[in-house]
Amino acid sequence: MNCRFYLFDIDETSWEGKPGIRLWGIDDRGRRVVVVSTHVQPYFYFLPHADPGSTLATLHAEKQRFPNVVTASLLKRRLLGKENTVLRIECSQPSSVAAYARQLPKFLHGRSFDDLRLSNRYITDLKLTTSGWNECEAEPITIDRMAAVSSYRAVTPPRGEGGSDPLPKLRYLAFDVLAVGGKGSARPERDPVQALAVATDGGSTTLLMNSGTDDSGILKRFVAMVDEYDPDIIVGYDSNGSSWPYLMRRVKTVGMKLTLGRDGSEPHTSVFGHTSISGRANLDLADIASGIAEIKVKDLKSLARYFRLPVADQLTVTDDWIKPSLWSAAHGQRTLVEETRSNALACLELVRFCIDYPTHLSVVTGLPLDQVMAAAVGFRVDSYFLRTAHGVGELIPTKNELPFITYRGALVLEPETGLHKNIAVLDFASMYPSLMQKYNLSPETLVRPGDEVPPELVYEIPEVGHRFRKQPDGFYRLGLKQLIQERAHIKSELASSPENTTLHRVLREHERAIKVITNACYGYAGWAGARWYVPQVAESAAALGRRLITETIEKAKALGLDVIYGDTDSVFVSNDRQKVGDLMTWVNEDPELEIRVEREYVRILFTEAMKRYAGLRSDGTLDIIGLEAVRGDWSEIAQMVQEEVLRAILERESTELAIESVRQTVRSMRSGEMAMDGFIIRKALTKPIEEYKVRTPHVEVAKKLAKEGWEIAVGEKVPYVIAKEKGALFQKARPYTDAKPQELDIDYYVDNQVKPAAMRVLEVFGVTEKQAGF
DNA sequence: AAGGGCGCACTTTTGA
DNA sequence: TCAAAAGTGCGC
Repeated sequence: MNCRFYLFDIDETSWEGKPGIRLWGIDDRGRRVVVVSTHVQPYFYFLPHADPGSTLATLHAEKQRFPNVVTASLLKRRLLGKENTVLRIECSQPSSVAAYARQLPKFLHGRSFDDLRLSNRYITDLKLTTSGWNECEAEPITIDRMAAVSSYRAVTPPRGEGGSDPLPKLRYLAFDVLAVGGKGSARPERDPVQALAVATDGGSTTLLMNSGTDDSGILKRFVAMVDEYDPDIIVGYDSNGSSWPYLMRRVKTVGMKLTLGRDGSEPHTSVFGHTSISGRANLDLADIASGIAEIKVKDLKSLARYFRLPVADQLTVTDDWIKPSLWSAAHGQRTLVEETRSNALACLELVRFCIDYPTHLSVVTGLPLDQVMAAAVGFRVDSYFLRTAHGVGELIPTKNELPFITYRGALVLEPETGLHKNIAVLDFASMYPSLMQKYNLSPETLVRPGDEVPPELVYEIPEVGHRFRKQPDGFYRLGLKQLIQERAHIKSELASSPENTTLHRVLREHERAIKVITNACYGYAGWAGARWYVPQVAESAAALGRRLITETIEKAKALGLDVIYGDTDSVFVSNDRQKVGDLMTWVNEDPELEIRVEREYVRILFTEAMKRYAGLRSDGTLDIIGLEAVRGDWSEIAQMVQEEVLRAILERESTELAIESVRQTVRSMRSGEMAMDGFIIRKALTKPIEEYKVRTPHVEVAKKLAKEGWEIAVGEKVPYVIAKEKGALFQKARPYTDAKPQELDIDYYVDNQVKPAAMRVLEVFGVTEKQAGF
């Protein structure tokens, strides 16, 4: 029979003694299915230095060293475009692939390639559509303990349909866990789970409360609820970083099993540090928040607010180190438990808003849904190119960190300081990817030392002198072309689909996923961790970009436009319709490049600094770029003051109003009636505390908290306030929970937060601090 | 177990 | 008192 199913999870298995994979999904009749396929024997490639035939013979002779080799055969593959004969070595065990790929070069001269994990191997070789529809001929089978799932064995190799179909109706379960330590971070070996909130899209939210020290009851109830509701997707906030690790260690302590998988297995930690649950997709909304630059404080409330969910206003975020004292008071317990419940509910509402983007990113990159958001940008691109390279017969290098080199990047112009009126911003569309495509910048088209190629067959890159063959197409060019074509196709579909429909939203998220991958390709080429780390490609793209923007600026000037600023791929010019049109026509004559008017500003203000400006659009939107108001490491009062100053100047063209608003703020700060929140400063720990060479406020506060037993992870933001005390700034910093409003050092906030933020803008107009009377 | 690139502004600490 | 170094977070 034919089996067509929407895939959302993949894992490894064996069937009748053969290694294979399980494809978990939902079929077109809405039934949960698992399809077992054993069509690809685990394998890797070996490129011998010596004669392939005799290497094969040696391998056969050395058989006892590699007992798990099933067969070895010769075939042709490419290494950086050059055809080679390699050994395809098939193994009886998936785990032997990585092990043998590592060991073999010690016995035989040569290099191993394609040591992919089996699930990855299947996705690549069979071109499966991760998070999308696949089909195959299949026959029903019976698997123990999996009554809720229709099980099949694939008779023909499953294959993906591609495409960007909306998700079928899936079952979601959201959860949040509350655990409180007596002092310091809660420890699963000691502290029970106090509350576990579960929300399902049946509409119910269940609160499981622990009544004593034994939480095994609520943990069992949780397992039973998952089993009963049988969700396809489990969602939480920071679940990979906190809830799952806590639950996994906690159940060990109480001696039970967290059988949440559709096959009754327990969750386990997977490749990107995320938690994997068989037959379900585990999604951590914190991974989505971390990819959104506008969200400065990465928490559930900010994410909910970003998506304008009404529930956002009801959410509270209690920092961990306040929990123990709250927990010891009855009303505090209620607060924390309520917070846990609201969190679960908010996660459930949010996932409906967020799910399309991960889904499409999964389709585009070929990473399963639960991996794709946990994977860093570089690994997403890696996965994308892996398919492209495989398609042209390229050997896939094993990952090895190479020493990295730095290179010159983009061009930034000194801005024309001051207030300008009627300015257009012209922007190259995907400049680096376009240039990479145009000049065929790719790992295998790069002319390497020793290669001899006639000059007319190569592109020579200005300034840096690297050369790239014009033909054949490199796999970067092929990969980018596919992305760019697909994006154009989706854009045309978007234009003809009515707004505010599911289809429109789905297409928009698909387009966004493609754009993200496209734009990351340049950075990827220059990243030392990339499988295809080719800094010459990144360096060449940057050099071509500098030439292109320089020529564009010259042309703009020649046409009589005033160029007031530019950065990387943009030029800010006087908005003369005719001349701007001429400039665009000139650039767009090249079919491989596109420049367009990205923004028009009624008024725009530049300080003397690059990368810092603010502009007012005709629809009233105020764009603030780079200034303190959009930096997460400034107090909210400083940010608010700066924004008010900018509005007064850009909307009302009045420095007087601006000055008055600053005075007003300073007055109310001194009057002591402002809430604490506005004074909090947050900075991230970028490395372990011990590695800091300088005593800074946020590190000192982190040390203080660490001494009390709080684990503060690298990457976490440390919130603090500056209190009235003697000594250097770092000695005056405290956790904001340790200070009363009257203890704050208002002078510091006025002199080092509010004034600098305001003066940054005002000094452009020649206003001095003295004149303003701050 | 790890999280594309470079260019830039700015604050605070450090060490003379 | 001052310049250099350390540190963070931004723009594109």
